[in-house]
Amino acid sequence: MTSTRATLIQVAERAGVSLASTSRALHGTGASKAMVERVRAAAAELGYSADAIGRSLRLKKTSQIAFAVADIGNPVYVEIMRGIHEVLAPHGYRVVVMSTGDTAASTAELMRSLHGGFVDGMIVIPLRTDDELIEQIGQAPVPVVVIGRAMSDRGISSVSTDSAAGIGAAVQHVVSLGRRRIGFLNGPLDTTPGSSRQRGFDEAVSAKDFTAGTAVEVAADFTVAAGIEAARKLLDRPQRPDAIVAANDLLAIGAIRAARERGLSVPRDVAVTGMDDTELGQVFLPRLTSVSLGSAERGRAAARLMLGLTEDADAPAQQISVGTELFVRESTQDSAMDQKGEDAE
Amino acid sequence: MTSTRATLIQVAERAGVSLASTSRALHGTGASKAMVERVRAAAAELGYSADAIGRSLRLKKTSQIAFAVADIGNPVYVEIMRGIHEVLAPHGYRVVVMSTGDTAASTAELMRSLHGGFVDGMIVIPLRTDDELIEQIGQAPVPVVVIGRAMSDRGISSVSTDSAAGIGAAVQHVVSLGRRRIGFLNGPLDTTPGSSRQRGFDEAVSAKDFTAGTAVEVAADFTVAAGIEAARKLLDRPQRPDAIVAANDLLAIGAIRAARERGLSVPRDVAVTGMDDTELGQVFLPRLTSVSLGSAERGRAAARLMLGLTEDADAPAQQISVGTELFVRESTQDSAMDQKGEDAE
DNA sequence: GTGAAAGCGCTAACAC
DNA sequence: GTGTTAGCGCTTTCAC
Repeated sequence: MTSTRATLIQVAERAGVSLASTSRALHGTGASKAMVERVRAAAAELGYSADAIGRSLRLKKTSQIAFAVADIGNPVYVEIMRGIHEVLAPHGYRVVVMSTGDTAASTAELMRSLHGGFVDGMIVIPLRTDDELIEQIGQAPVPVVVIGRAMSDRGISSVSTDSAAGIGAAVQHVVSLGRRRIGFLNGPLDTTPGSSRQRGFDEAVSAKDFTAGTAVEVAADFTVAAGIEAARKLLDRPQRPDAIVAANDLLAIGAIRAARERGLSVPRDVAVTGMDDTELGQVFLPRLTSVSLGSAERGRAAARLMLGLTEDADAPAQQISVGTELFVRESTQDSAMDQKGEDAE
Repeated sequence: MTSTRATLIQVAERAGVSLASTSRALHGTGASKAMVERVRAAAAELGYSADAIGRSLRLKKTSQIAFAVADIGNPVYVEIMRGIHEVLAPHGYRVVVMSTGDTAASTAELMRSLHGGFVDGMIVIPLRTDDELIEQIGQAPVPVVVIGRAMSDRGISSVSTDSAAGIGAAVQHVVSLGRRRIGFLNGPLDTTPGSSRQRGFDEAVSAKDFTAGTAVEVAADFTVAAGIEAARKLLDRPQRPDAIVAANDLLAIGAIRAARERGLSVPRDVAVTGMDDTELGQVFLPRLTSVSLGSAERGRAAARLMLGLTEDADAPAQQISVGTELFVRESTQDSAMDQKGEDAE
């Protein structure tokens, strides 16, 4: 297993030229054709491959970008990572996966670890945020792009999406179907997604022309299990909702399960909408009506921002907003073929 | 954003001691108590954090392990990565995510990139394997652990699972339920999982006491979409299967969808089993009967093997086999909560 | 117990 | 166009 790797010096000796010429011939510029030939041959014979560490030390560039989330198992994060990878890999960047933990404090701790200099930048999705974390991000020794909340006013580049408007679109959709008692199934309010989605619901139902009844239930977590539990409470209310707008697809699936437990048909008795438009929701039975927040696109956008920052770390903070889109499927509309709603942005 | 990071030399100057003492005081051994105090104080004042690259160059150790799969979006791979992360992170290792691509050649190409020396080892799940790839793995400049096929006979440490036996268990299960026409819905036969699962099916149905009818259909891919398509063919045969054993959960879900299209009830008309026991299957409606291949555990096992190899790269190749387990759920066995033609379609 | 100095592998001035 | 050399930040002999 252990074949010792050849070094540039060895290639130089083999080719019978200087170290500098060897380096130039392989990576740099300004070497003669003959020189390049000669060095390439020697390198090939030795199976030479440039040492990434030596290179990094010299160039002060690791060619690595960290991607940090609370839980890499979450399908939305995986989708975002795919987008990031897609953009970064062709530019020669490797992606290092890290965990923020659940809290703002543990995320701040992770930011501090950036001082180790093992990556050229970090794309982070903080589940919870506080002032200390924002400060920490602002002082980070490498460029940081935040996915989630708009932060350019704090001098931090960010990719956001209008999930509040997305919830609004979902509410409007079920109302347009004639539903009169709208239940909102949210996740923890002290999280970034939880708070903005709550705001979206509150705004939607306080619109002048909104006349339906409402009910709100907050799940302990953005998971199916927590969704089932909270949805039960929602469905057991005296005024049973005839539509449930869930804050993400997992909660929505929990709601569908809870409805089934009670012998309710989805969508006939209860229409259910999700958010994130995960593959899970797309293949679910019934197919889930869901508000896409452009997960992969958010990842790509964050990666592009990062590429810009690696070239000029002191460029002004930018902010990209990715549009939302409602996909109407079977969970709200009987025998719905996939059909697009209007863009929420 | 750009606060220049302090270097060890600066800490040394600040503390008024030598570079060597500073290094020893912070990481090494053999420094006096007073020295440690003094250096720590200086380091704290400067907000010093050791540079990972400089350290790596000197120690010839990156503290990084690569995890390479064909498609990071696959839920099984995500689950495995979770297991890997869980074991490696506490040991100070970072996980670098890489893509093998679909073919043996592209995977071999990735193995070659290890000569760059940016990781201390690689855990890889090759979708397809050939001799050149195995050779390449054997000659890798860093320890490699393969998840998928047993390879210790080739001198390569590996984590495997008996998916063939798992398919056998699934077949036996549906037969024990009284099913008489067993359809096998497999993925591409030239892949590692495809071939071993096929073998499992062939063995199961050639047992002496196996008397049911069989049918086999191979999907273009291990995805829901491909599963739907192949399952349609299976269900449209003159002798329609009353049970479908699928090679993974995604294919199984495709089979359930195809059954619904035809107005068939699952499990009444067709029982369906999956493999991998993904969360997707667990929350599906109906909940999916599935053979667990211990995804997270395979990840953990691979990570533990890797930890051993980083300590002694020339240790003999080991092989760990992770057990399979059949979880019986609604897709094969009617339960309190089943469908009475009350689904959204 | 502490300091001086070498060197991990590489690139980029700088001289010729 | 090519060679010589310094040095990125760190650890670790080796003297004292």
